[in-house]
Amino acid sequence: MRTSSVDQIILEVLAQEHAHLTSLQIFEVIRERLPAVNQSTVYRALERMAKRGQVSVSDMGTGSAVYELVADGRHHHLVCQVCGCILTIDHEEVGRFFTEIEAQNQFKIATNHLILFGVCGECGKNGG
Amino acid sequence: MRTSSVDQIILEVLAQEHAHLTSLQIFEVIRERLPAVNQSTVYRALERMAKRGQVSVSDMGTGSAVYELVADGRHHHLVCQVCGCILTIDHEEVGRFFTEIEAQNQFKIATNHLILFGVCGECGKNGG
DNA sequence: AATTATAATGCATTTGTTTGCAACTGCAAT
DNA sequence: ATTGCAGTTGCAAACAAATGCATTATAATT
Ligand SMILES: [Zn+2]
Ligand SMILES: [Zn+2]
Ligand SMILES: [Zn+2]
Ligand SMILES: [Zn+2]
Repeated sequence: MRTSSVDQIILEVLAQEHAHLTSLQIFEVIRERLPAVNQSTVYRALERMAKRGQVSVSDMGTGSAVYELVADGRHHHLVCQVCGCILTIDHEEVGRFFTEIEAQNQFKIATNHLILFGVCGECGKNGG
Repeated sequence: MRTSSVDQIILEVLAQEHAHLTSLQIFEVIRERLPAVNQSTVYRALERMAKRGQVSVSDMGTGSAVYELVADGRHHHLVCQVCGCILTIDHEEVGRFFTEIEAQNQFKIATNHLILFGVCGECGKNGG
């Protein structure tokens, strides 16, 4: 497999930042090392890496997709549509559900960073 | 609550077509009855209706979001990233998982049309 | 080393979606 | 009827993301 310098830098950035980063945020960091790099190159690199399962791509309701390294440990999130807070749930219970669905449908799930929207406990108390 | 003519037509269209429709497809149908309607009006109407829980909005990997009436019965999908086929799973088993997650996290899930990506049985056999 | 094949990139363009703002509409209180 | 208010709309512009095409870089083959 051919190694792209952009891919390599993205992996380093994501490994270092350890957060949900937008394509633009990643682009800005890469530019420091490769000033001539184009934004669509970053989009395409991220797309490649998502297809390989190296990074997750998710819409967390912020207007632009966020990317995160998968290697560190599979996890998922609950996003409150009222206050925007983000709860993290580990893969264990989700994995049981996925396995059940996979068995019942002869289907191998690739989704590696599930986002469920709703209302958190705090907001549920206040807003009814 | 104030009634918008566009909202009403969208409900009728979705109830009749009974499918995953893009904003553009909905727009084209509405134009037959309201020729001067603007596309952003349709986007805003769909956004309103999604917030009310009347319709679901989902990225099914086709390049544009698809909308569907929720009223008819809550369901979810598995989308094959190889052949594009769509399996439907009813809410029962998903609901059990949601309830578990809700209890463990004091969180009320609003997601009403879950999309899980992966590889279907047929493609799994062929492509390894 | 030279050749070929394949994958990655830059640039410009296009597509899909959201937003700011001013104008308009429907409803309720006066 | 008049006024006031909140929700809705059109329009243009901003924004996020994807794509077509020509060029360049890399790896494999000769
Ligand atoms: Zn995460
Ligand atoms: Zn909240
Ligand atoms: Zn559906
Ligand atoms: Zn398939």
